[in-house]
This record gives sequence, C-alpha cells and structure tokens, in this order.
Amino acid sequence: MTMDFNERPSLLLADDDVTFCQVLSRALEKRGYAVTVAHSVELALPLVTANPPEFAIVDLKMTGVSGLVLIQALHDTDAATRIVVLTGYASIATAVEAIKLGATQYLSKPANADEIVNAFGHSANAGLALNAQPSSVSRLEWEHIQRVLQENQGNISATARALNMHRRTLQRKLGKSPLL
Amino acid sequence: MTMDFNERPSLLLADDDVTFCQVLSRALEKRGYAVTVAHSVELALPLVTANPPEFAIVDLKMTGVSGLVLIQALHDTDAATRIVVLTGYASIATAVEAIKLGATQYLSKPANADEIVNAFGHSANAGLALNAQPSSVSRLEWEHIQRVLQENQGNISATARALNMHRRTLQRKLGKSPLL
DNA sequence: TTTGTCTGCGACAAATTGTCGCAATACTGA
DNA sequence: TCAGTATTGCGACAATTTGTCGCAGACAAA
Repeated sequence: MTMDFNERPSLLLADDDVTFCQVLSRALEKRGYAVTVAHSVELALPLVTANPPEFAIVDLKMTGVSGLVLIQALHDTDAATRIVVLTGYASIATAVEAIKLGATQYLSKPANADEIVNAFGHSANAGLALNAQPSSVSRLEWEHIQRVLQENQGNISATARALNMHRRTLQRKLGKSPLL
Repeated sequence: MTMDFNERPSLLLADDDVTFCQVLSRALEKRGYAVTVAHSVELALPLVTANPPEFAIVDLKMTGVSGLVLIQALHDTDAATRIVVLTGYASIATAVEAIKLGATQYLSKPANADEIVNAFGHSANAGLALNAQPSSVSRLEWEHIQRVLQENQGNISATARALNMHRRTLQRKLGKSPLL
C-alpha cells in the first residue's frame, strides 16, 4: 500500500483473542485499512470517543463488559460507522440485539478477512435462502438458552433457575460453541 | 374480555400452517387482540394496505413470497407496527435481515403465546406478563420433535435424520410423555 | 422372492447431567 | 467502609441419558 496512513479508512478491531487479532489486523492492513486493536471493551471505549473509527469489528464475548455496549457507543458516537459483529458464540438473540443497537452485520467465527470486509459493504441480500432443514434440537436449545440468558441480563444463576436447569449444566453448555 | 372489538389492538397473523394459526389466534384473542389471519404474503398484503395493524406475527417460510417482503410492507406502511417474526426454520442470516427490515423480534418455533406477546415489547404492556416463565428446554424439545415428526408423516427414521439425532434416542424420547 | 426401509428393543460403552463443595469476586445495604 | 449475600468458575464423582451395534419382524416395490 502506497497510501498515506492518514488517508486510509480507520478500523477498530475489538477482540480479546490476541493471536486472532494479530492475524486479522495484518490481513486488514493489507487491504488498506488503518487498524487499531483493543482487547476489551474498557480499552476500546476511550479510543472510540477520542477518535471515532469509520469501521469496526467487534467480538461480543470478551472478558468484562459485553461487546454490545461497545456497539452502542460506536453507534452513538457516529451513526455512520459500519459495525460488523464477529463472534464464536453466535445466537439469534444476540444477533437481534446487535442489529437493533446499530450493527451492520453479524458473522460467526470462523470468518476470513474477505468475508468481513464484504460484510461492511452491501446489505442488499434480497433473495435470502431459507434453511431447507428444520433446526436441530441442540441448535434450538442453544437459541432458547441465549434468549433467556439475555432476558436475565446475562445472569447465569437466574437463567438456570428460570430454565429449571442446574447451574453447572448451564455453565457447561455455555462453554461450548453452538454446534451445527 | 368485555372490551369492544374495535378498541382492541389489531394484530395480523401471517402463517401458512392452518392449525397453528387456529390455536395461536384463539390464544391471542383471549389476551385481548383483534386477530386477522392470512395464510400467505399475497393474501396479507392487501389487508395491510387496507387496514394497517398495530401488531403483526409473520412466518418467514410461507408458500410463495417470503415473509421478509411482508415485513417491509408492514414497516413501510406504518413504522410503529410491532412485528414479531416466528419461524420453524430460524437462521441468523434471516434474523439479521428481518431486524434490518424493521422487525421487532425474531423467535423460533415453538413459542407459546405468552412469549410472543412478551416479544412485542415490555413497554406497551408493562404490567402484564412480568412473571412469564420461559418454557423448559425439555418442553421445547418435545414440541419441536412433534412438529418435525408430523412434517415427516410420522416416519421416525426420517425425523431422526432431519433432526440429526440418533433413531434410537428419538425412539426413547418418543416413549416418554411430554414431561414439563 | 429379493431388496430396501422402517420399526421395536436389548445390551453396553461413551458422554452428559446432577450434586456437592470451595474459593474468588461482585453487589448491596447499613 | 464492612459484613452479608449472590454469583461465578471450576473439580470430582455418581446417576442418567445417548450413541452404537445388532437382530428379527413388517411392509412395500421390483
């Protein structure tokens, strides 16, 4: 890239997976973005207010505050910011919430740099293909858990009680990625 | 309900599953809504323009045009309409799209009337369903299995394949009653 | 009859859940 | 600020549930 660094579009990458950030930020820089990395929402917020980015990639599940907070902050600061949510624990409940808060797209890991960059752009997916298959039982369970969890503001104990399920079991389920 | 029919909040229920509509519309009427049912997007659209509803429940997978079209029409006609998407073929991609088009919530079947009403937004009927207990995971599983089983005309092997579940396990589950 | 699929069920290993407990944090109301 | 309470993230082990394999009978189509 021969472009002056300051002319490049600014991009904030917020994810607490260090190696993932290294790989992805390099790939994004190759594509012409001026990347800033933050490994937690707490670290990202001051950067946002000091220097609102044009693009942002946010992981929802970071240690500490949820990425949803960051999305809101980004959107409040500059409604034109293109925000892509990228998470390994994708669920419909959090997707709905993220989009409502102003996210542009919602992808689940793993996703390569091209897919992410692509997600910044078009939103016109007119002909979306519906799944031919009904959701698997485990997927359904995952979605349901995520929804109740959100209704309980992320309180695991309360969620376990509401679902009449043992806290230990819920913990274990939450630890796994949403298979299938 | 002693309320005059015209004073009740209007609700459009768009789903091509006839029995499902019957059950749900009755449950919704009990909760005070003036329910109108449409079994396809084509049938629903004229109703929307003629008489924009305050609430809507839309299935995405209907014969013919996708429910996404209806969502857009509803939102274009009256941006204040509270739209809940309800589908048996839930996916994150369609959820994202539906919310962007103006849907309020996105639920996957099975969902009971309380959960749906709740999804319209706590603000509207704040005092109503505070203690709405979410269905237990096993209940959800039971209903889902029954639905898929019916789609497969009671064929256990095919259902097990569709649900990506072992036939033996499905058999065992079917042997039990729908425990809470 | 042969072939292919569906079904019910026994048996046993593999995996998941229920339970109990503990130490490290939050959170809350004097 | 401090005690009291709730939450959280585990480890460990027993109790249950699933995954797997296999087999025999039913049924329909070729």
